[in-house]
Order: sequence, then C-alpha cells, then structure tokens
Amino acid sequence: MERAATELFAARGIDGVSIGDIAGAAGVSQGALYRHYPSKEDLAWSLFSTAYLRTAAELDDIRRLLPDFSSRLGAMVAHFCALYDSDPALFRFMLIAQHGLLPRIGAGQRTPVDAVAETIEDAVRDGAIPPVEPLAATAAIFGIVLQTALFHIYGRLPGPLAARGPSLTRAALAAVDALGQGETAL
Amino acid sequence: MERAATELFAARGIDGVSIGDIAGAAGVSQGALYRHYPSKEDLAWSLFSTAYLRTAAELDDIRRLLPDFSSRLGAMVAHFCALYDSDPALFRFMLIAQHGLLPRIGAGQRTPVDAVAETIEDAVRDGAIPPVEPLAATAAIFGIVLQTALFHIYGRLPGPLAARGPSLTRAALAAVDALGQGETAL
Amino acid sequence: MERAATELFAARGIDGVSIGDIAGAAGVSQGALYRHYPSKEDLAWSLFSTAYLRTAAELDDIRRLLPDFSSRLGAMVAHFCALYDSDPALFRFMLIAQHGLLPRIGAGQRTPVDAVAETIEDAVRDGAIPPVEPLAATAAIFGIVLQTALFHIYGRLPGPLAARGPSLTRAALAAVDALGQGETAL
Amino acid sequence: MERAATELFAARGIDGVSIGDIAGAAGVSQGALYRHYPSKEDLAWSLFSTAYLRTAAELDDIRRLLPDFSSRLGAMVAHFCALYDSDPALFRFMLIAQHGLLPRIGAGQRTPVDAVAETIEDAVRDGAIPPVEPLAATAAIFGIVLQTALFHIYGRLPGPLAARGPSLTRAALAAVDALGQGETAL
DNA sequence: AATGAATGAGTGTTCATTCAT
DNA sequence: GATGAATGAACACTCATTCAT
Repeated sequence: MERAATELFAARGIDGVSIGDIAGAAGVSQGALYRHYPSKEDLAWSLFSTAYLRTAAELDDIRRLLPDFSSRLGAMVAHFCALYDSDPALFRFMLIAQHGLLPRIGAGQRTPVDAVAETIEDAVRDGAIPPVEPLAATAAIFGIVLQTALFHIYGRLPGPLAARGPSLTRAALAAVDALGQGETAL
Repeated sequence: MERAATELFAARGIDGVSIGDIAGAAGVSQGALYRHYPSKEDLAWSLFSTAYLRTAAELDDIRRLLPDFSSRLGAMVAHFCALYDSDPALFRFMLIAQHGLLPRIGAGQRTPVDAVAETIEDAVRDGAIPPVEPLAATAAIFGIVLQTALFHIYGRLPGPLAARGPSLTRAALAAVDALGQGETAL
Repeated sequence: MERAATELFAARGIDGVSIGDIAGAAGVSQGALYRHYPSKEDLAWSLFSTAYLRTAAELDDIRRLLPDFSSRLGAMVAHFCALYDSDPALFRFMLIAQHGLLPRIGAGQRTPVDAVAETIEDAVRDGAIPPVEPLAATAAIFGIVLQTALFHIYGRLPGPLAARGPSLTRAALAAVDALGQGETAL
Repeated sequence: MERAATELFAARGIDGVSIGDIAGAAGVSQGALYRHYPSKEDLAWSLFSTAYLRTAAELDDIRRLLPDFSSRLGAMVAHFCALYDSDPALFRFMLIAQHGLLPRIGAGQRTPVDAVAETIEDAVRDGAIPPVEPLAATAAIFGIVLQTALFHIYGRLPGPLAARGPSLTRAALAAVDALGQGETAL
C-alpha cells in the first residue's frame, strides 16, 4: 500500500492521484486505506516525513561515526546516491512533495539540512575548509546531488547514480571551497 | 490575470488553485478566463513554457555575445539571480511546475539545459575546462543555483540572490572543474 | 450497551451516532453489537418500542387500579415526571425518535396515547368531565407534560420535574375541562 | 428549491435526505444547490432560522398591537393554527429540526418563546392572570398547540387546525390559570 | 466580450455491515 | 462468542467547463 502510493505519487504528484487509484494499485478497497491512515493527506505526510526524518538520522550517523570532513561528505553523497538507486520512486516523491510538505516539518525536528549544515560548521571550525556561510554551502551540496538525480530521472544522465558518487563528492568539495574563497575575500 | 495565476500557483501549486481562485484574485469572472486560455492546464502550460523558453533564449544570447567560458557562466548565473530577485513567485512556480510540465516540452524545443550544456561543450572544446560529461556539469551548475534559490524561498538564506552571484559562479566553476578532474582520471 | 446507545442517541440523534460511537462508548467491538441486534435501526427501534410499549402498559395499570379521573390523571402525570427525572436521556431519546419511529408502531399495538384517550373516554362517560373529543384532550395533556419536559431539557426550567407534577396535573385538568366547555357549546 | 428541501426534510428528517434528493426534487443539479447555500447544514439552518425568527417577530407584532391578554393569546394560537394549515410541511420540519438546531439560536436572538413568555409577564403584571412562572406557562401553551398539531400530522385529529383555534385558546387560558392557582398556594 | 448560473463528473471520506480468525 | 479488518455503497462537496444572456 505504501509502495503503491509512493510510486503513484512519484509519477503523477499527490494531487494527481486519487484514493481510488492507490486502493486499486494496492489491491484493497478504498475504505481499507482509512484503517491505516486517517486521510490521504496523512498518508502522504507519513510517507514523506518518515523518509525525510530517517534520512536526517542517517546523515547524523555519518557525521558521528566518521572523523573528517571529506570522508563525511563522501559518505553523505554516497548515501544519497544509494537512496536514489535503491528506490527512485521514493526519491522522486520526496523531491516533488517537499514543495507542499516541507513547511509542515516542525521547527524542532532534525532535518537532513541540519545534519549537513552542522557538518559544514564542524569543518570550518576544524580548518578543513575556509570560513563559509553553512547554509549556503549546504545548498550547493544538496543542489549538486539532487539536480543530478533529477537529470537522471528525466533520462538525461545514464547509469546508476552510485557510479557518480566520487565525482559528485569532488564537485561538492570544490564548490564549498570556492564559496569559502569568496567569503575570505570579504 | 497571468500575475494572479503565477502567484497563486507559486504559493499553493497548480492543483491547489482553482479557476475561481484565479478569477477572484484577478478581479474577473471565471468565464472570462476561458476567452484567453482554453483550459486551466493551458494557462499553466502557457505561463511555464513562455518563461522557460524565454530563459533558454536569454541564455543563448549570453552564449552568443560573450567570448569565454567564465564570463558566460558568470552572466548566466547572474541572470538566474536577477530572474529570482525580480520575480520570486514566477521562479518558485517554475521550480514547482517543472515536475509536471517538463515532460511536455517537445524534443525539438530549445531549453535552458541545452544552452548551458552547449556552453560546457564549447568550454571543453576550447580547453577552458577539462573534459567533462556536459549534462553532468550542467546538472551541477543548475543545482548550485536553483537549490540556493530554494533555500532563499524557504527563508534559510537572507539578502538578494544577486549578491550571491559571484560566489555562486565561483562555486559552479569549481564544481565543473572538479567533475572534469575525475573524468580525466578515467 | 443499551445505556450507551440511549445516551448517544439522546445527545446527537440517531443519524448523528455511528455504530462505532456506540461500540466505543460501550467498550465492545463493532461486530459484537450485531450479535444482539441485527442492525442499527433494529437497535434504535428496540430501545424505542420497549420504552414506548412499557409506558403504555404502565398507564393502563394506572387506569385499571385507580377509580376516578382526577386521581388517574394525577398519577399519569406524576409517572411521566418520574420517568423524566429518573432517565432524562431516555426521555429525550423518545421525544427525538418518535418522528422517525412512531409510524412503525403497528396499528394493533397499545400506545400511551390509547391509554390516556380511553381514560378520557371513561371520564366523559362517567360525567367527570364534559363531553370532549378524546384525542384532542389527549393531545393537550401530552403537550403540557412533554413540552414542559422539553423546556427542562433546554435548561429553561429548573428543578426536578416531579415537583411540577401537581401543577401540571391541575393545568391538564383545566385544559381538558376548557376543551369540553367549547364542545358543549356546539 | 427551498420548497423541495422543506418537504423532504419534513418527511424524512434532515439526515434522511441527501443533497441529491433535494436537487432531484427541485429539478436542478447537485452543484447548483451550492450556489445558493454553502452546505446542506446551512440550507437546513437557513430554512429553520428564517421561519423561527419570522414567527418570533409575528408574535411580537401581536403582542404590540393587541391590548389584553386573552385577545393576544387567541391571536397567537390562531396564528400557529394558520401557519400549520398553510404549510404543514414547514411546520413539521420546524418540529423535527428544533432538536438539532435550537441550540444554535444565539442567546441574543428573539424567539417565539420569548414573545409568549413576555406576554405572560405582561398579563401577570396587569392582574389578568394569577402569578405564574412565565416559562412554565409558556411551555403549557406551546405544548397544547404543538402537540395538537403533531396529532394532526399523525392523522389522529381531522379537519383544519384553524377550526380548533378557539378551543385551544380556551384550553391554554385555563391551563395558565390553573398553573397560577397552584403558585398562589405556595 | 464578459458574466455568472448551471452542470456533472469526480474527490475524499464515512459507515453499516460482513466474516475469517 | 468476540474481534477488528475489510468492504462497497453511499454522501457532501468541489471544480473545470459550458452557455444563455
């Protein structure tokens, strides 16, 4: 059921999918869906927030377990690539759903953005990278990875994303470094 | 009317806005909308494709008018920043609408992606940057710029985006370079 | 279970209460309700007709046991007051449910209306009251008592209804008498 | 449309009637109903409160225009009889709907109960009737009239209700008087 | 050209009822 | 006997679209 919903949402957007579509694809009745989720909106929110918050926790694990910035960044980028390769539908759903659902993430919740931004702060503090606005660097990192995934979704880039992990990591490192170069100049 | 539609679409998504909402915000009757656009979908498509194709033409202009890669890239990044600053609603609408409407762009149409990708190809051919998969580099560039805009939309980054133009350009250059470093290693 | 159903029906009307509400309030499963009543409608009907027919029997008892009209009427009014005071929810349920369920009372069934109407006929025959249309007098008696109960339900009248028994009896007697005065004039 | 809704509500209760039923009976589409009333509940409430508040105003007119208690009471009773005879469906709807909708009447709104209760207060003040709890007397008056109407609805009383106006007025007067006799005894 | 009332298909949701466990 | 998951037929309501005026 969650699988059917994720794939339909990824393909046609949340509003483009009816409860009947999901029920049909999952092979259950419409009413049965309401035993598990009190509304369609709750279903979408549950799918989104579960994956979003789990990803945040996994990035935090990486930050906790690995010692230096470049290994952390490499592991984080590789993690996103693996997520994409293992479940492109979920990944696409996340990219689509964020526009409507991100604002609903509570202020106190820990997000992937927090995990990466704090990893940047660590690196600046340790001198691994020049001083940089953490969220600006975070945006660059996310942008490089997610836009590459998006190009893959649209068929503009071939092959598994994991194969691109090392080069994406290098690009992210270089971008963050370059952002820092500018900031020092100030 | 186009203004009202753009802002509502940007705020609530295409499916989250009814014809009545747009008519009300534009101060016209619902029926009047159908004199200009045969359907809601056509209205959204018209707004999207107009801006999308115009942006492609503007990027092509930059490529035609400027001689070398780094000035071209700087102008392109600055152009996106200016687009965002001058009309954040339209920018947000583009980011949202692409998931549903991009596939409708005909194969023969010229897109911003084409313009940037060919600018990359030029640079590789001229030796300005190491050999790199053009679409991979394009993804990195778009990612850095668009994700930064997205962070700005969500209130995570302050100030006009134009002020970030130079640093985004540096980051994009560095990222593209780094992608190339990897590719040479192959 | 009957208790839970009665109170919910009284508070929100039969259609305003779901089987799930009743099951939840009674602390049993929904399915368990169907072991006792074949349908929600049967449950409501059972609650209603049981109380309705029992009241008819009790009024018949009063008529059988007491000798004269004024003592019978006093006892009947007092009986309604006691019913109300002892179980306002059931009383309210009866008032609400009659609109939908009264027509289902079979023609042969003995109702509270029959009991009071025949008491009126007795009184006319005995000369205790002037000739009067029995059902018109019955309507007046029921109206005085039930509307007073309704005002109590809506919080417009304080105190136990039983305290009002004597005055309601006097009012009912006077009303019946007055109806008869008119009829004689014919 | 209002006619169709009133008659269906009177016959089957508000919850027993679907929007489709009303639309079908009125010969319009379901959607068209929503141009006039924002919800089914609003439709029912509008029908109820309009008639309820108009009746209150008409009773207030009677109180204002007629000088003494017995003429006022006679006119009020006759007014109810005329209402019933002219539109039994509306009358029945009012009797049914009050259980769910009366609590929604705002505390500041003027109701038929207010009009009658103040007429009673006038009469007590003028010495036209013995001292009596105004709302208790009001309950008796409403009960006599409304229950008679109800018996008529159920087919237990024949003829137009207007023909019963004088006898109902006598009964109401006598009941109020009798209630007062009791109160003096206190 | 513009209006706004009307349409009717479609949506999310509820709920009485059934039935395998 | 009791449970609670599942069903499927409603239901209230929305909305893109049409069209007479």
